[in-house]
Amino acid sequence: MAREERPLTEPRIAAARRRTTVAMEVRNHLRDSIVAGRMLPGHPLSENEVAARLGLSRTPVREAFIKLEEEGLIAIYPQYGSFVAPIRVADIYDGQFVRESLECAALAKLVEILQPADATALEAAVATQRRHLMGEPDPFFEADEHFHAALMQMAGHERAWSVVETAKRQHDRVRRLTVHDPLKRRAVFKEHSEIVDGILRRDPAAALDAMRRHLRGVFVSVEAVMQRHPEFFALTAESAAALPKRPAKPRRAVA
Amino acid sequence: MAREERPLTEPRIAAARRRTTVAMEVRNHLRDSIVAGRMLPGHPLSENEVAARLGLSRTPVREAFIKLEEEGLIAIYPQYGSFVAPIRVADIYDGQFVRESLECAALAKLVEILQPADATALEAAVATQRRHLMGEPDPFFEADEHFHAALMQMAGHERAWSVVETAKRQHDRVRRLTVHDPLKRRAVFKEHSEIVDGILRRDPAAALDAMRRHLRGVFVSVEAVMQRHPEFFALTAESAAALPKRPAKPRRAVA
DNA sequence: CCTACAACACTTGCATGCAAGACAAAAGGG
DNA sequence: CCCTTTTGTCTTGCATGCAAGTGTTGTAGG
Repeated sequence: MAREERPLTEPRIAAARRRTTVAMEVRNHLRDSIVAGRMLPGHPLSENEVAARLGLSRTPVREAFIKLEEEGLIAIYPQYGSFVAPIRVADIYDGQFVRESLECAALAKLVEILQPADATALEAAVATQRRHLMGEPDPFFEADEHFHAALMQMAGHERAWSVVETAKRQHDRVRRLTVHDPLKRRAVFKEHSEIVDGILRRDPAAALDAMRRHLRGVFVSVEAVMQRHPEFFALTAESAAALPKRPAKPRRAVA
Repeated sequence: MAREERPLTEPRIAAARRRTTVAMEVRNHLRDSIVAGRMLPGHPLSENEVAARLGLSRTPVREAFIKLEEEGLIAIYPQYGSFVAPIRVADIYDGQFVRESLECAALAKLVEILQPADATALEAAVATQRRHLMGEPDPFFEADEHFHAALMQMAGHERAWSVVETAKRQHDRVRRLTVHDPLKRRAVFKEHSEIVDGILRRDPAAALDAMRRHLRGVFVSVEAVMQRHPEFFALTAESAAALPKRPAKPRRAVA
């Protein structure tokens, strides 16, 4: 009887856990290539070509394209072609607005509800970053990312981090267009320290000020790149930028 | 010479304008059905079934499913089935956080940069809502939506509205699960009026206070529904909710 | 009666094929 | 020499078929 009511309490979901699908791998691979700057804005992409290169069918590649288009990383023109999306200036500015609004709001909340365990975790995070001030830059920026995500999670809005992630994605693209300045790390680290200081001292004004300076500091370097490489950016919505592909192999001989 | 530099100033994009694709239509159709509450959380969905019902192939339906999964409206379990997604409590709370943070930040900015033309537009928007206090509810809520979007646009962050849209989507689902209370419209209208009042008087504190009360007012009705219909909600991340489909037609005869 | 095992009917993931559309290049007319 | 027309090749959108995997059902065994 009770058996009939709940034949399997929860095991029915047993193997329903989402295993990593090929389309998802392609998506992550392409996203990494685009955000890391290995494929520049305007670069032509073809479902056929990518599928052939990866030894796959068009289907999973196509699904990855569709998802990446929603992320604003690829532009698909129906019967013409797909291209690495240009970076829209409006996305940069609005992304900054979203990020600053959310991270500052979370920070203000965190100062009020901070738990002792989280306090020690924050200090540990700062220590980790200090260890990576020298050496390879990637581990430091990974810790940077993790630090901001942790702040959001400690504020009790873990799922809001994905919103910040998409908002800052175009910023990341811009950042990767520049060469890495070793001094940058020290500046970022100093600002992070000040944020944590403000939190631990329960001083919301100081923490918020530090956070705002931090985020805007990141933003000015973005603006610098925009001036140096205007070719990668689009001002209007449906960009007028770059789809000059199709060299189109000559039909006969050029002769 | 100048011709060679820009062979076709922009016309190359001529017909590349995205025409509405079938997959997109399916997506909008299904999203409307889910958000409007015509398909309740846990309802089983099958690519085959939907495709057959709409007289289409599986491909466009599948693409719509994938997009809707990203929106958090559908849950896909790889070799088992797809279902209308349960409403995650965390999404409700975090969505509220995102919405309140962004709309309040935009409002604060708008008070400072308000243009005369926008001021008259805001008054017109309020007047429109007043006209729809009676009669069908849909036109009013459409004006409601448009009002909030206009605030974001006037603040100079038009593209940030889409972020709010996704954040509030789960709220909309919950709202549609309730019967419409005629008094609700008057309360919403009053709060909108107070927001506009605060803006026009250049009183950020008053405007922000009204906005916060407004958004939280929407939120309490959400919490009421959660208590009345707990079966549609999921507390944990990878829900334990409802995938008991598969009556599975008996192999022979039941005899 | 309860439990363990095997077949089944269904699902989604991926591969493949065809058709409509769009631009680029070459050919034809002024 | 410049402009219009035709041809060609590529693209994405959609249809279809096969394979792998899952929970359920029915049956056999204790």
